[in-house]
Amino acid sequence: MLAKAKKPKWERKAEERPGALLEAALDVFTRQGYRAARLESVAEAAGVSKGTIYRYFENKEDLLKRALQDKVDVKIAHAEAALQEIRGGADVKLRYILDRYWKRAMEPDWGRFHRLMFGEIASEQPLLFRFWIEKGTVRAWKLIEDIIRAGQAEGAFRKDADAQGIAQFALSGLTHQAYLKMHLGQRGSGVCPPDRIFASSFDLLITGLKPKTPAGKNHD
Amino acid sequence: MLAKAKKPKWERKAEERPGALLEAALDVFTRQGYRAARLESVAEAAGVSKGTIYRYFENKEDLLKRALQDKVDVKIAHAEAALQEIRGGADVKLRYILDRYWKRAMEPDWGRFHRLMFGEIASEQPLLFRFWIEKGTVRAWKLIEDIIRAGQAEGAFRKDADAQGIAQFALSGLTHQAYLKMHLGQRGSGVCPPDRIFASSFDLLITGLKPKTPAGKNHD
Amino acid sequence: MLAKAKKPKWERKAEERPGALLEAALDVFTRQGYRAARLESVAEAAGVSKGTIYRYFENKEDLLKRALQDKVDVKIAHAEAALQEIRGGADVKLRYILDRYWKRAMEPDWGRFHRLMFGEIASEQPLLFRFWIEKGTVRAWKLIEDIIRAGQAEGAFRKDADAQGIAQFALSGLTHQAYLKMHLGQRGSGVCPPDRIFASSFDLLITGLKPKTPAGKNHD
Amino acid sequence: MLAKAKKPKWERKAEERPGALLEAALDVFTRQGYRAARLESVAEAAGVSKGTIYRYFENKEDLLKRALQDKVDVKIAHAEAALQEIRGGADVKLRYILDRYWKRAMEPDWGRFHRLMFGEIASEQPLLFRFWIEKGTVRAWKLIEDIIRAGQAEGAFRKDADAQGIAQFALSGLTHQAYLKMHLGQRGSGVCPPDRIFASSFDLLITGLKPKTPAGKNHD
DNA sequence: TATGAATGAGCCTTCATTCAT
DNA sequence: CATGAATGAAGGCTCATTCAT
Repeated sequence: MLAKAKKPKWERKAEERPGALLEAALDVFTRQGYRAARLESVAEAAGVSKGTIYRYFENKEDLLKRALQDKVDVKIAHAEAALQEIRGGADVKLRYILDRYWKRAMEPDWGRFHRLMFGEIASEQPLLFRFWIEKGTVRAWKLIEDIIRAGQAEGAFRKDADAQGIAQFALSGLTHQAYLKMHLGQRGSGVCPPDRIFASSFDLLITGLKPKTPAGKNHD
Repeated sequence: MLAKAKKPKWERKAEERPGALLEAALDVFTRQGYRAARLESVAEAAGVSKGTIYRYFENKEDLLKRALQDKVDVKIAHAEAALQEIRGGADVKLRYILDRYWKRAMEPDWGRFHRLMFGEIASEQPLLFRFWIEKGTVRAWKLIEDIIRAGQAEGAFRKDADAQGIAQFALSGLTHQAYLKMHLGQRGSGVCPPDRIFASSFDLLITGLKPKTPAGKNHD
Repeated sequence: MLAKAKKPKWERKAEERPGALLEAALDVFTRQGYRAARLESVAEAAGVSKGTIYRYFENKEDLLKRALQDKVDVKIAHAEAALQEIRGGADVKLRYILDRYWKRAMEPDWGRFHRLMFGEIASEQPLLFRFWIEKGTVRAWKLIEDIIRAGQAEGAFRKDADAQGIAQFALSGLTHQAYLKMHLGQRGSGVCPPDRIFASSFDLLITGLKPKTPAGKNHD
Repeated sequence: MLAKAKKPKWERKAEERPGALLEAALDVFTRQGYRAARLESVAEAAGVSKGTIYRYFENKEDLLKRALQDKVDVKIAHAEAALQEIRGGADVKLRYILDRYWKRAMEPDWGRFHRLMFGEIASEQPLLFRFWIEKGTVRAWKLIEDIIRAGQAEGAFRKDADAQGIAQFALSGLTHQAYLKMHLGQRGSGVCPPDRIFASSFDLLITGLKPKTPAGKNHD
């Protein structure tokens, strides 16, 4: 008990260093691309020297994997945490969760991360890519799907809608739009501003999910 | 007769070389990524030696640019050609065009091409990327948008829908789903099969666009 | 006799081609340097294609050798021809021949030729270089030396002067000065203009060669 | 004790590397020519591997420039240092300084250095070449010129001699002769041995500079 | 343990040379 | 015989990785 508290400085350091490296690596890789990025840039960004990387990671690929793993874990944890807090009807929940996603997707680092994942990791680290999709994306789909299902159960949404397909389609629509925004900026001719994209997407979704003839209300 | 069958060390095919190289380059670049691809692989794929590339292209970057340009031109030409042939109401047109897009997007080379574009070209050749988006993607959006507008004019679609926003959202939804399919395959747990994705996406779109109280039917 | 006159065109061409190539090669090599020059440049300058060079020359080195050999032969022939035409005393002859040399050395192609010889040929083709020196330079020295000796015999130059050493030194002085002029131009600060260099060089030479106590004048 | 004598794969000599590389580069470049020299040869000569060069120099050209700059600086510094130590009349000074120059010029590395400068640098690095000429050659000319002028002021040399022109001519004569010696060796037929060249050159110079009628002595 | 000098495999590019046409 | 497309060895440069300090 006593001995445990007496952690030498360098040991703590050794624990912390990988964190800084992981962060730096992710930042550099997402900005410059995995292959294009030099390990020296990562070291510099982390404030350590090139050689130090090899104390904590086997090689460049290992650094990539661990950095992504780390990020994926964090992202998923965050998402999970924020999930069940919402109260309200299915449409309220849906708006809340999609709005949240859209806002996050508008941040620059989100776009860079996705570019890395879809561009290089998808082909060079397929297992990792799939892991990320399954732990992150698929889970998000599921979430939306569940909300839709709940809505159907409530009678707020029409029962013949394919909850799963629609959830996936809708989230993909937002994801890809966000992705394009990063590369094109707002100005591109013929490109909707973010707010309108979200508004019309959500409008389509809600309208498309509404019961055709709102049973109860029709009679009254 | 027997002796005549001598095999030349190489053949003189100045006319076909550039095209073959362009094709080989695109194939190799989309499969391996631009940076990761060695020029020697391209040469090999085209059945020539490394040096030959430099007779027709200035350098690796030039080869990339021209290969993409070429592809983009071809794609756009194809799309343009097939556009106006469709007859029928807005909903028929919409189904036809989206179905076409979806089928194309299910082909493996489409996915690889997109991965290259969104992964490396977007960051390393931004001008080329934007050109592609503007000539290809934005034009496709426009097409969908116009069909929706026509449907609104006909009374087939509700007038308060944001044609532009919905068009972009919908096409992005399909694009991104197709993209994921390439990497995940059909089997992934929790992943809808292609047909269902398309069906439910189209269903959402049509349902979401329908007039709230279909004028004629209301009276009956 | 009849048959000989009927020389087909291509046969004449074949004879002429090497001449044009030789000239082009020398021009290109002297301008760009032997190693830096591409054979394609030579071909282009000669108005033929790359492959044609190999019909007449074994390889790049052979082309260089033959082009130089050719040039050396021509230069020497020219020099020899113009040598014995001069009449007059030793000092007149000396002025004539050095003036001639200086004027030639001021022409740009002379400088380029020397740069090639002293820069690359001297180390890469030592035998050829030596041949050139012996056939050209040494012969020129000899010529000056002989004129000085003649002057000594006439009593115009002092007898204790080392005719050979002085001849070589003097010609080298002019050669090197000409060489520098090519690279520095006239403007360089602290650099004498060509005319003054020649005038003062010749002045030094003549003055330095004059008998210490000019016989006739001694008596006065 | 025995086990300790382990030979490391390489040694860490950050301080000495640049200097050693500079030296090796100059040696290799002057021997093989700049373009002909492979960077690997330079590395080998310096006892390091190819890649190490790039830690200290940007590229081949940078290495060349810095090696030359370095050499020029050293040469000029040496020359400057040894200048003003000489005492005596103008003729003594002149002999001293020319003798010194001649001896230096007889050393093999001097010749190789000049071949590089005049052969390749003059055309490929004109600015550097001009810098060298101005800092080195022109300054040396000036020195000789000043000595001649001093001699003229003292009455040791005739006043109507063109000090500048003669200084340049004389130094060029020695320079070029030294240059030829390197390539021809002593043996060449019709080529004066070094000592005689210097002796006769100096003799011509002194004799050519002496006052025509040594004023004082004439009257007595 | 951290550093960064040193290594060397790898890849783009050039160009002398060959050879199908 | 002339052409110029094709070859492939060579060399400059980069950077992941190793290792002396």
